[in-house]
Amino acid sequence: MPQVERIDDYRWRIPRQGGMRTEGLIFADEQLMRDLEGDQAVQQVANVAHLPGIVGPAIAMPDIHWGYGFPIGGVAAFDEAEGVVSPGGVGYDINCGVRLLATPLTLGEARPRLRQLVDALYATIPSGLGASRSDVRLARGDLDQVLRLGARWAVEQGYGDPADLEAIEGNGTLPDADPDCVSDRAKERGKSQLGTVGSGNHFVEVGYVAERHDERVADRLGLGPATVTVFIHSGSRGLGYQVCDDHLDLMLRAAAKYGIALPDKQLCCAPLGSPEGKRYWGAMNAAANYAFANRQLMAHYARRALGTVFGEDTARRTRLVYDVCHNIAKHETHEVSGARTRLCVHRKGATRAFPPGHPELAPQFRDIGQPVLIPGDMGRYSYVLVGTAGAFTETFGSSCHGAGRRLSRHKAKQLARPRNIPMELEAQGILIRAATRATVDEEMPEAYKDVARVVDVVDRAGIGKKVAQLKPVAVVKG
DNA sequence: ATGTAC
Repeated sequence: MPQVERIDDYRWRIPRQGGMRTEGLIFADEQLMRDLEGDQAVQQVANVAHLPGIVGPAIAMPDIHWGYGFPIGGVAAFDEAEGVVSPGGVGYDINCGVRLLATPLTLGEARPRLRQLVDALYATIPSGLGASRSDVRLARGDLDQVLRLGARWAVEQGYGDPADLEAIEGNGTLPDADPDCVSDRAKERGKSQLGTVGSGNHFVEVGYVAERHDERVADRLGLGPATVTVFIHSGSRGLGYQVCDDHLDLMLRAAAKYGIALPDKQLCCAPLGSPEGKRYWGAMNAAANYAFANRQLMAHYARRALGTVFGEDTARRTRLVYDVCHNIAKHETHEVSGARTRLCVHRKGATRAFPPGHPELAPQFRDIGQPVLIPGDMGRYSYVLVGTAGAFTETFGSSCHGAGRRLSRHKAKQLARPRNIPMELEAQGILIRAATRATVDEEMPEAYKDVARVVDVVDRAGIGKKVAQLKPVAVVKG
């Protein structure tokens, strides 16, 4: 366990020690930090600081927890000439992310038909592990187009509104995608899973605006008082998993080949300019586009379900608020020691949080900043924030991504076994539909930290600004 | 997260 020093109420430093090339910076309040004592995740932050070409500190958000190599809730930026790209710094679920829809309904209007809505969502959107096949039949060559075009492919096929694209990080298409870098096996796994939720912490959730912290920005985002929302959390499914797995071995060999010392083999990586690094880059972006298309299809299905229950007008007036990646690496321009510098920013369990005025934001977000979507657990609440200048200067334009686990899946299942979690949720006014009991038990609200505390750290440290709190009323889990 | 090991 490395040494940790308190900087202020919300910041902690891991000073350079051993082979660290830079220091670590953890955002947390005293209680969150206490919970981290003895946690492997703190060591993982220090490990990331060993990698060549790292610029600024190895950063951890208040929802940090143990992950493959890099911690989940981590941000690491690398110099384009000297730095590396690492699959462990992106995560197995490439472009895991969330998207939020705002319906024209208020909770009062939706309440009488919520049971119908959750049943319609469960019937319309395939969920669960493996066999969850979608009804999208990809013709020969279509998958490559999905990998190249992402959400734009889906919109061109009639899934959703062209206006949706402006409300997606990077407009839903990452340009460096190269389908030729994606293995046949990954493509095979991806063919039948487009438009499916998946399992674990992935979900489709109906909620409502319970609190508005910034009314002006909430209004601009279509989040009026009691507005009913649909929150979608999913990623690149088996395809992204396979892309990550395919490259771990290659990266381990590349690290040896280029003389990169690894404090942990799971940090395996390759120089950004190397053939190995470029190959992963093309594949990672392709998988990210698959995830964008996946969420675009699910949003289409969610609108279809809303249409079935509340009428076509409701479906048509349901707008995409925003869609963010929280497992991705990107080339971005940041200011380093007063100079504009191109960096490769890895965000693993961290959300981009660009400030007002950033040129990459679509016009409708220029003056308010980028929406930052933070799901909590299925029993309490989630948050919408916007990016800030503070995030841009201090965390390479990044914020947290969720509540963060406090119980292992195994521990949560043990705790849930004698109880009936769906019934407990229903008693709180939250309907749940899930493929298996195991998933619900693992995902019980107590398995997560209080996301309000996580978001408060982000807000008070100035690396994000609270806009609205959403409370769940119906959840579909895998 | 993940056809929880080809």
